[in-house]
Amino acid sequence: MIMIEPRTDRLSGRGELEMKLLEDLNPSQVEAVTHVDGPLLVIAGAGTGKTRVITRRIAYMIHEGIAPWNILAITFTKKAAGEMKERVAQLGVATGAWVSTFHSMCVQMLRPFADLVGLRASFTIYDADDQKKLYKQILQGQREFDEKDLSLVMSVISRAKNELVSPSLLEERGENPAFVGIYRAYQAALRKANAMDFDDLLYYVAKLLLENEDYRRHWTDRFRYVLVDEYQDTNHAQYVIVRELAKERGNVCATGDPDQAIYTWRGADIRNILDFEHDFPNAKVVKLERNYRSTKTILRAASEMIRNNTERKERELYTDKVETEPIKLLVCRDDEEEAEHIAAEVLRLQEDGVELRDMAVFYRTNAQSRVFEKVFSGHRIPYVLIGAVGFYERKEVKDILAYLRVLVNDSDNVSLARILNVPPRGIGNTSISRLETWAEAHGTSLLTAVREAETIQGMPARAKQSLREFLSLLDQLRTFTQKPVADLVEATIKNTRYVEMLEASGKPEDMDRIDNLEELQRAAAIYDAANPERGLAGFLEDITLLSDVDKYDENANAVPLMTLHCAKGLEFRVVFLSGLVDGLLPHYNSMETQAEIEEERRLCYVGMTRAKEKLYLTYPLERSFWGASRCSGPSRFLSEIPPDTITPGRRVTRVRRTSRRWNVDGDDEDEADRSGRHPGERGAAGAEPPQTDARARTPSRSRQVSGFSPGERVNHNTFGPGRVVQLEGSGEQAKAIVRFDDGYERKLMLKYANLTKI
DNA sequence: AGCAACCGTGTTTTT
DNA sequence: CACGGTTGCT
Repeated sequence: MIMIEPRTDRLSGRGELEMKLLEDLNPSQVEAVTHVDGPLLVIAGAGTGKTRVITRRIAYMIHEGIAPWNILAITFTKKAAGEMKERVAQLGVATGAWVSTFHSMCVQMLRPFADLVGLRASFTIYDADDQKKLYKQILQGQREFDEKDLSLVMSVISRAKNELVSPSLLEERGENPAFVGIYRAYQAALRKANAMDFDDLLYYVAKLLLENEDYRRHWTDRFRYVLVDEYQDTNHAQYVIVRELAKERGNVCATGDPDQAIYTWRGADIRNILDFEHDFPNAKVVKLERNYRSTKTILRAASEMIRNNTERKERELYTDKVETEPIKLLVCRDDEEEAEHIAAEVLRLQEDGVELRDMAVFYRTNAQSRVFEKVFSGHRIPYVLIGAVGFYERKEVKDILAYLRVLVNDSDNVSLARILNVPPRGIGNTSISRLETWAEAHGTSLLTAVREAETIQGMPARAKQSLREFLSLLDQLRTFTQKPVADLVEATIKNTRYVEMLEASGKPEDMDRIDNLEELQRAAAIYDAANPERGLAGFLEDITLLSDVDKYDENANAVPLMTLHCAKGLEFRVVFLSGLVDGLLPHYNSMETQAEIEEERRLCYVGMTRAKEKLYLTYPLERSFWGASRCSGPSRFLSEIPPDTITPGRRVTRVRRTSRRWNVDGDDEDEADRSGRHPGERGAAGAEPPQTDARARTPSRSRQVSGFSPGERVNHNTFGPGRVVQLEGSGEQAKAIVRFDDGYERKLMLKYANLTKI
C-alpha cells in the first residue's frame, strides 16, 4: 500500500493539490467535499455532479491526512466502485480506500469470521437460481404451500431477512407458521451447504455488528470514515450496517436523491434518507441542484413530471445550458414499428456523427428487448444487451461453474446435485434422490453420500460405477485448483467432455453454448491477469456478485439496450425511452397504490434524466404479447410533461387504417407525424391523458369509470369481493378505496381495476 | 434410465 | 410465443 503524503505546504493557504481538488466545483460541491468530520447528507439531484463530489471528497480526505485504509465508500455497482477508485487515483493522491458494493463488502467482512455465523470461510454465495432450487426441495417436504407459492414464499422470507427479522421473531409476530417453518428449513439447508444467499450477506454482517462487540470494534477501528452512495435505495439491513459502523465517530456521508428511489420493491426504505438528520444528529445537509448533464428542455420536462409525486420534498434543479431542442415523441403502430423508428433514428444520428455508444435504448421490462434485438440485427446495428439473461446464468456456464464450486466447497449440495449427471453419465433422478435421502438421514453432505455410494442399499451397479468415475473426475480437477483459474476452467470443460455432449446433440443452439464456454475461458483468463492473488474463490465470488451493469463495456461500439433500473447512474447523449404505455410504464403490477405509481414515475424520471442532449419518447399503439395483440393508451406520465417541451417525431409514421382515429388532423391518414399528437395539445385540460383507444375499444371500461358509490359491494379479479369505502377523482383519474374481505384496503384506479358490482 | 412429445404457465424491476 | 417441467413410452 502506498503511503499518504503529508499535507503540502509549498503554497500558502490552500496547497496546490488542494486547489486542484476544489477546481471547477460550485459552492455547494465545495461545501460537500470539504466537510470531512461529522455526518453529512448530500441530496444530489440527477446530473448534479455527485460522483465528482464523492471522488473529490475521498481525495480531499486523504490529502487532509486521513489514511486511505480508514475510508470506506459503498457504491451501488462494482462498476461505479471501479470508476471511483480510478478517478481518485487520477487526482494524484494515494489510493487504498475500500470502495465496494454492500454485497462484496459483506463477503469480505464475513470470510474471516465465517465461524461466528456457523459457516466455514469457503462458503458459497447462492444466486437466485440456486435459491430457487433449495426452496423447491423444501416446499416438496411440506403440505401448506405448493410450488406455485414459490415466489411468494421467497419474497416474504427475503423481506424478513432485509428487515433483520429472524425465524423466531417472525413467529412472535404471528406470521403464518408455515412461512416460519420454511424459513427455518431454508436457513438450515443453506447452513448444511455452507452457503449464503444475497440477503444473508447483509443479514449476518448487520447482526454481528449489532450483537458482537469485538466484531464491531474490529471494523469500526478500520473504517473511520464511511461514505454511502444511492442512500435512497438502501434497505433496513444496509441502514443498520452503516449506522453501526458510523455511530461512534459520526463520520458518515450519505449521498442520494429521493426522486430516484426505485428499489422499494426489494425492501429499500426511503425513510433511511428522509430520517438521516434524525439518525445522525447535527448532520450537515448539502443540496446539489445545479445540473450539468441535460439541456434545459429535458430538465424542465423531467422536473415537471416528477412534481406530480405527492410524497416529495419540493426541489428545483437548474442548468445554465442553453440548448433547447425539444423532446421528440414518436407514436408508432406497434412495438415492432417502434423499434424500427428507433433503429432508423439511430442510423440517422450515427451519420450525423453520434457514436453508437453515446445512445441508449431504455425499457421497463426485459421482455421488451426482444423486438429491439430483432430489428437492430436486421439493420446490422451493433447493440449490447445489458442484463436480461445474464451470461453467468446460462445453463452451460452454470454447469461448469458448479464443478468449480464443488471443488471449493464440498458441502455445496445444490451445485453437486446439478452436475452429478451432467453430462449424462447414467445417474438418474432416482439415484440422486436416493443419495440425497441418505445424506439427510446421516446428517452429512451429498458429496459424502456419493463417496459412500457403495454401501447404500438399492443403488444400481451402473450408478455406482458412474459415481466412482465422477469422484475420480473431481480428483483430477482438484489438482488444478491452485493453478490459474483459466486452466481449471479449460480442464473442467475438457475432462467432463461437455463440448462433446453439445456437439453430439446437433441442435443449433448448442453451438452457441460452445461459444459461451469459450467466452467463459476468456473471462477466466482476464480474471487471472487482473487478480493474480485472489484465486478460484475470488473468481466465483465476482461472478455471483457482479451486477449486469458491471459487465457493460462503455467503449464498445454498440448501442446499449437496458431496463430503466439498469440505467440508473448512467448518462448518454441520446436516450430513447420506449414503451411509454399505461400498463408498461407504469406497469400493470405496480399501479394499484399511489406509492406504486409514484415509484413508477420516479423510474420514468430516472430514464429521462439520463439524457444529455436528445431525448426520444416512444409509444406503440398496440403491443403483441403471448401471440395476441393488445391495445393500450399512452402512459399517463406523458400527459404530465409540459406540451411545449415536446414535438412529434419528424419521421413519417405510417399508421394502419384501423388506427386511423389517431389521426386527429384527419387530412392525411398515412402521415402520423401529424397523428403524433402529443399530450399538451389539449391545453389546460391536459391533466387528462390524451384520448386513448382504450376508451374507444373497450367501452365496457369507460362505463365503469363512474357509477360506483360508497358502501357498494364490488368484486375484483385479484382481490375478490369487497366494499367501496370512498371515491375520488373523476374521468380517467377516478379512483376508489375498497375494503376487501381479506381485511386490506386498497386504492384502485377504476380505469384499470375492472371492478364489477355484486 | 433416457428421450420425446406435450402441456401449461408466465412478464416487472435485481444485488 | 417460448420456455420449462411433467408425462409416458422405449
